[in-house]
Amino acid sequence: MELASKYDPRAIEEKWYQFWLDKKLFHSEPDHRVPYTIVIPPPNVTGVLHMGHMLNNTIQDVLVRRARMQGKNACWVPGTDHASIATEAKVVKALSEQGIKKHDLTREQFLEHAWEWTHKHGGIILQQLRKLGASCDWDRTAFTMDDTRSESVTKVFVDLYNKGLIYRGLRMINWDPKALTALSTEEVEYKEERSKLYYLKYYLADSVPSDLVTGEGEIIHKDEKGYYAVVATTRPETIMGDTAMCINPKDPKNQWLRGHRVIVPLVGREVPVIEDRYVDIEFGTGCLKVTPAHDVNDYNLGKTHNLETIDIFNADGTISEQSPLYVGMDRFACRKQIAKDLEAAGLMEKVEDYTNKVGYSQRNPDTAIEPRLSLQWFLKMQHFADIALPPAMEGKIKFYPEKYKNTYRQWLENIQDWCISRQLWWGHRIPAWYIEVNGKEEIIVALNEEEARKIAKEKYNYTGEMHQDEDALDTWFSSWLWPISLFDGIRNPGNPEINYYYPTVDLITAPDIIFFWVARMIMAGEEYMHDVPFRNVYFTGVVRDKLGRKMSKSLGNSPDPIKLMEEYGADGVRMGMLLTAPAGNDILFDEKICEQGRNFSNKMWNALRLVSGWQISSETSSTSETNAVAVQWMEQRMAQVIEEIEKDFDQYRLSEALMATYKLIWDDFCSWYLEMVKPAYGTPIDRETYDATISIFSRLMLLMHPFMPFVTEEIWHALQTIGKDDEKAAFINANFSIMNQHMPTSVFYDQRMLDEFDTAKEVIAGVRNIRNTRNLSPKEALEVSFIAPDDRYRFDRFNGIVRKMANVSAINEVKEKPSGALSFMVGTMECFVPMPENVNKDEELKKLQDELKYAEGFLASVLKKLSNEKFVNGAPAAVIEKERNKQRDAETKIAALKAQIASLE
RNA sequence: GGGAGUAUAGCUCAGCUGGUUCAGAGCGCCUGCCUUACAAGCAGGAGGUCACUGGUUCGAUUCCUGUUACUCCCA
Repeated sequence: MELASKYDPRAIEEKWYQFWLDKKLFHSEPDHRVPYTIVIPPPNVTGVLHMGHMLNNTIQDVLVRRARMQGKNACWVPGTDHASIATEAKVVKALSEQGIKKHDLTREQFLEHAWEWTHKHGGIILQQLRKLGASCDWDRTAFTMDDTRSESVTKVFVDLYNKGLIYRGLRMINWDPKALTALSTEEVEYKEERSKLYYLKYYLADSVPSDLVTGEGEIIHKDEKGYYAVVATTRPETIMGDTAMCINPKDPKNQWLRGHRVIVPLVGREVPVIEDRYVDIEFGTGCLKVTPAHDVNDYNLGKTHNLETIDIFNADGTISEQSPLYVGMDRFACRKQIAKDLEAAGLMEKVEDYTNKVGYSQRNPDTAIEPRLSLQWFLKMQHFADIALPPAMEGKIKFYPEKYKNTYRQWLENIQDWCISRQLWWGHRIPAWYIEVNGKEEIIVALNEEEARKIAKEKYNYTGEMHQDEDALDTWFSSWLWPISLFDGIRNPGNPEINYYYPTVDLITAPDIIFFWVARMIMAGEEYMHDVPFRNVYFTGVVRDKLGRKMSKSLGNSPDPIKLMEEYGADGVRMGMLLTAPAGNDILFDEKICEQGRNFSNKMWNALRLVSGWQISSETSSTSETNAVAVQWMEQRMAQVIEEIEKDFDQYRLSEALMATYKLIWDDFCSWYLEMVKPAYGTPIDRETYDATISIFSRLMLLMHPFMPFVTEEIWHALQTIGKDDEKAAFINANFSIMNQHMPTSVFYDQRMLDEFDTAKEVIAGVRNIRNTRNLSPKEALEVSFIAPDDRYRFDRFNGIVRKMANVSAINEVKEKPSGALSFMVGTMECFVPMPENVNKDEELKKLQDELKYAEGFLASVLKKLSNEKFVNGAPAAVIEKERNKQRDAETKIAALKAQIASLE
């Protein structure tokens, strides 16, 4: 079989993915095995794969594949999210390009368009996940708006309403004037902005007594037009909604305003001066304009002080008919205009530059949120916070990295009710119907209209008209049920699937949705399953570019993962991602890292080329001592590294586990082991070593498989059928896949042997180094001798390997330094090779003297410690013993170096 | 304003429970090699006052205090 010298992933990756699909190797059904479940964080149905998905899903695939190979029943459930607000925006935009306005359509017509859009663009991302090798159980693919999930959402809504946990109320909410919908507090992102602070004059409406006495600290404003108060505001356009001015009763500056009335500038409305401790005395002038319709805090003041509420904005952020001025103007245009007009009217005291935080819609990042008084549906969150906090605090759920435990707790301890209604059509429609009974509106919440009618009849003896609530639910109100609804655990509690797969084991997600999703899933899990939805939450970092900037469309700094995979292979990109991705840390992604992955695929590929080109000796049992030792050592080394890998996985240190596997294959297997056993050109290898090599190589592929599924499957298959061309087809037909082989586990290993090999390695390195620095040909065999002061640095059993790897003709133990030799030290062992003809003695001397100087310095520091009485009395015996050993070793070394220097001089 | 995190080689990061598994890895860089698997490679090498300050300790990159810088979350 001829193999190309370069590994080409393209055809190979496609071939194996199809193979896995054909053999249904990703599919899971409940059985007797231990379940290992992961539910995918459902990507937006109309989205495309970006680097964040790439990272996230690679990690999930690594964990799932590993679990599967550990003999667990691994089930990774894929699916997509309907992304209410984002998808509706896309559909509205597409329609408007055809000249169709949303509200020219009926709800049904609009939804037809939306479904059409979903079917057309939906699922692209799931196809893209296949490219990266995701071993999802595609038969289980779900959508947050399919029947099972939709019915689950409705059922939960009805249930929570009946439990009194969902209510409808008039509240100050966050309004997105572009999407024309309410948002939850979590969907508002605050951005710091440079703006202005406007100081406005509010003249007193009533007269001030002529005997007004100035109290201490009092600040009185007066001009030719009379007395006035100064109010600082960042939003002068909202004065049209002012219904009071407020001062702090403890503010000495403004005592004189008590009990008076002031005139809202330009508007001319007379409003009272109220007093409330809420007002910040230090901010501005200590006078606060109160606009109950357009600010949460003002709204609360309004409630306390019984103020009128004037809503001066339309839903789209233009000025409403309620306002006496500027009707129809956009809020920001209005701000500019009113500033001019105030100035012109002499009602502006001054304007200052000011930095403040402005809330923006997460989904429409260019749209400032407007606080708006509105009738919406809410979920009472205190109950859910109470049930969701303990599992995380008590460790029933573990967060990686752990710091997110704090973040989580902080959010739950300051929880606010969740506004779950959205003024959108794309989503789950709120299952509430309205009827009018005795001139009063009544709400009926039911699974469907038929049920609603039944309730109306029973409860109110009502059989007339009823209309359903127009609003849809927040998308997260369906996502929070995901780990349950995927197994139909809401509609059919206790069914065999939910019993088997729930709780899931690991959740892999980005930290920015810890509140939106993670916390709420825990709430739903506790409420409906009385158990956590997952045991571990692994938070990935944010993928940034190499300059540390977030990847974004507008910056154009995000590579297309599909293109990357075409260039480097999915395996290469997966490895690149994982290498740069320690848990929870942001990833500074540089395309170049994928090269390392590609190169590594090539490395393994070439190891296969080497092995598959070997001729096998027909003699039986012809293995050499050297090869036997090499095999033994490699087995020990594997066992040791597997132990490390297992520890890394236990702690979710995936990049460490990958790096350990990478080095095991590249350094230990390719650079050391294969070089040890590689037969001379044209000579065959013995059967035993050959078989051992195939076995080791195969197991290495198993270890690497979760990280790089394609190339390892290819090589593993090749290894099982090398030289058996006739068996190949049968082998493939027989469903044999690396995917369901058993992952090697750690076994006892011989540490002593590993240590001895490290010594041998140092001897080899020493010889190579001398060759390199003295320009000796690697082809010329050298003779090595050594003086061993004790047995710690013995490496006898590796003599053959040292000979082969360093091209050494003989290794002799001697009692005294041979004359005319160059030397190097391995620990306290002195090694010698014959001095070449024209060596530069001065250089040699300098090297030795440098080494001596370092050793003497080291000895001095050790002696200093040992002569410190406090150390000798205070430190544990083992530590002191170690220091004594250091002292002895250093002394031995110094003596040897001195002798070497003497012999050179 | 409140909270959390980070600071170790040119870059990206390990370093778990204080002491030769304590100064590490990968990439990059430098030197020499197209040595019959691999130049997407091989063999070597150089690079760090472990941010700064004080403390605890016989001993601090590691624990504690403070400072500075950056990042994130919440209001």
